[in-house]
Amino acid sequence: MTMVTIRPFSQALDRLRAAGLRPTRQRLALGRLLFDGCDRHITAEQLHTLAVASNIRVSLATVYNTLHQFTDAGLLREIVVDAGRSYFDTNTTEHHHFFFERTGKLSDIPGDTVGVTKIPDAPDGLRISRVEVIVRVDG
Amino acid sequence: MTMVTIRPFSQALDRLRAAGLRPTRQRLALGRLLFDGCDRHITAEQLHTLAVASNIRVSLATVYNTLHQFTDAGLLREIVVDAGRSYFDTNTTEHHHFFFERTGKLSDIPGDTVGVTKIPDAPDGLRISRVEVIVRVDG
DNA sequence: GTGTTTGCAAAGTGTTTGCAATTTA
DNA sequence: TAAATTGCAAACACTTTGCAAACAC
Repeated sequence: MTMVTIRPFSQALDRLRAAGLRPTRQRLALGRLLFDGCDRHITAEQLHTLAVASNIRVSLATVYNTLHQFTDAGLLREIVVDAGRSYFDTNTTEHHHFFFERTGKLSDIPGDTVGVTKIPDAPDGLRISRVEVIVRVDG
Repeated sequence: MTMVTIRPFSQALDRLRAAGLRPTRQRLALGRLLFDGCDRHITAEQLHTLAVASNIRVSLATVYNTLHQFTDAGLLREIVVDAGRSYFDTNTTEHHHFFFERTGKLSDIPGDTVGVTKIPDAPDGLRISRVEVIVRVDG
């Protein structure tokens, strides 16, 4: 199976409109960096650095705010693999991750490569919001 | 299957000796709190609070240091489920976790309840150090 | 005694927040 | 123009570190 992500809106502007977020200069620019078609795993600091390197004037605080707004809008998924550092994934479809402890990098494992069997019921009346599999790799 | 953990040393003192850690007052006291037979998932702050409540004089810095020394010695396992907070698990056998987002609590999923199939090979010459499954539960 | 461990306080890291200035619709 | 957004700097939460005093062997 090839990795084809259904991407109804190809442009950052349309994605922002669909999410009900005002297309400000900063959001558009960050959106163009993030939603260029590649699957990205990026931290706030990394995105800020990338933005500055791309001549986008944006503050780190705005990068944090924007990442969370995008996450709340379903455009990104937040991944926790490292205490004290949040990664944001542009691939919001169900899939799991390799985490390379040496380099601190994440990579997607295609959705059909890892299977989880016998997931237990959530206790009480609670609901399972997500099952995450992290395959930790080190040198 | 009942949960029986093989526990060759029942006392904190023996565990410290086996790990090559000097049995100082603080390590012994924290070890007694941690290795009482229950499977615990605890943060540094929580353990410090518990220690103080148990009339154990110990600083937060020492709790952090001790948790890491215990982890390095294989007496504990560190679990990352929450950006900016580390949990330590007294159950070092292979198993996975429920994470209750509402309360911030972790609980073990017995080892044979979750099965991961089709784990991909580690890229290059790298080695898989651990496969973690986190079942996130929310209200 | 000698090397290890501890506690404190300071520093560090990643993230969030308050608020005035700016921008968007 | 009214409401939303931004940038800055300060505040935050958690964790680590430097070093003198205390401790274990």
